Amino acid sequence: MPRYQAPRGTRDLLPEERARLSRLEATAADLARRYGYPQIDTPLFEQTEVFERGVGAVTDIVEKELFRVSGGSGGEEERWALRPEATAGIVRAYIQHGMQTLAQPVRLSLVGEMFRYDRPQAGRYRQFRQWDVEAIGDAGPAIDAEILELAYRFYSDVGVMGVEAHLNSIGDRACRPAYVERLVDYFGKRESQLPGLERHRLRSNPLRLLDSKDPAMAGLIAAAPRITDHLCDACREHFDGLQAHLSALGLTFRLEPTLVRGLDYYTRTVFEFYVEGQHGQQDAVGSGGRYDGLVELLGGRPTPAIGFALGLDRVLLALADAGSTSTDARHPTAVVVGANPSDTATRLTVATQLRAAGLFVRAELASRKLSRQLEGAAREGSHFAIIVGDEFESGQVQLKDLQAGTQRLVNVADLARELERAEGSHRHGPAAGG
RNA sequence: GUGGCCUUAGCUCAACCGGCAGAGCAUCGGAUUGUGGCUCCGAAGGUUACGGGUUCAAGCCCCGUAGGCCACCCCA
Repeated sequence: MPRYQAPRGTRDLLPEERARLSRLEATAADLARRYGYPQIDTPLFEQTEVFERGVGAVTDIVEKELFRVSGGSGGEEERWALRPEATAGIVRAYIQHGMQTLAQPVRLSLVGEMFRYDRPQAGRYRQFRQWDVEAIGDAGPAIDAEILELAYRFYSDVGVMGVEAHLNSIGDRACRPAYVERLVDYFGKRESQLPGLERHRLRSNPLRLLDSKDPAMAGLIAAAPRITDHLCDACREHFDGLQAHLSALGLTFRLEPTLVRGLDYYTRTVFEFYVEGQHGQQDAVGSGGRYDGLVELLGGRPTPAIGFALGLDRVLLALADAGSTSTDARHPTAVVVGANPSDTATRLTVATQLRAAGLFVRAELASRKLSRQLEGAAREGSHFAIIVGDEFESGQVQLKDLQAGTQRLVNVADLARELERAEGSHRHGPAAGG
């Protein structure tokens, strides 16, 4: 067993999986461009306070999942923390760079690593990757719909099947406190029926009682007062408007009155995307919501905003589960092999020239006999083999078509052009196996 | 952070009741001179995750640690 291995909760992305991730990132980048959400990057770590205030000090993410880092040799301990999510950092950047002076809303996106120190499981890592999209400075429900539609579009474009949005409104400062009071009153009167953990929640975070998975809670939750029955007029209007927009877009969603989020900053719109059929695995592949109070909380002017984060590692899992094992195996156009096993210099020289011409060419650098070199070239799916032999002295090589089994003498000076032509016609021909 | 299951070659897995640690695939080499994916032959690859304990004897039984997975917590 290896003495060193990747730290718990982290993993190496080997070429095949890295390629699958790159496809997701390319889709995200393309959508970000077409929807007008240019990409930005923020640091992987921030002052701890940014997350404590931004995400919420009493949330699980901050209380027990924050990766705290100390700089230098002592001192300044735990002043910073690795980002557990992207929104707080983006909002910090929005404020720091005076983006409130730009045309509102400011649309931004970010692809990158997030860190949470929790117990790993399939689809749950301590270092994971998210695509995050934010629209800061627009209060209307239309932008909520745009954001949701963008997320849906991503799942659809990359080929995740069976994604469903769970949607709710959790009110705002005007109506939520009164609702929470009502909820505490309801569960308080039935405290004797609550399991121990839930009894504790009644005091620490009563909203969370609603999404308890304890079977003993099901009946109580079903009969509990619903936030959507107690929204203020403004929140009601916003929520109705959002649903109208979604319907106009032809998007389906499931109203989930018990959906609350684990982050403090959400107001009004909250949603989570679930993919069906992730047996036992983490089936939440994305989530988001409106955070109208966050900019102000981090020191900016009162600014409405909404965004979502989408778990790329989980999308990868969902795609693997769906059986879409389209490996992105890339085969070289040609492999340069040699009749003289020890003459690696000539093979490397020929390959270098072809690469300079833009071709994907591998040189066989092992000093083994020609038949082994050809075997390797054929097995990795190369279209051509270029055989360097005695003819090289007169400026020629054998160009062997490994699929057709034919070969002919070609001047080295013409090689690049010949390969380009063949590759072009090959590309337009029947798809290569792989 | 709580509870449970698991860990044998690079990968997938064998190994009877505690009795010499194996196979397939992959890798490398060979099968008469410069021609390929197949076939045949061979080699290499192991402190049985790590550290203790019980025993004449431990991959197998016991304890601890690490890692993976599952269910919670919570979420991406």
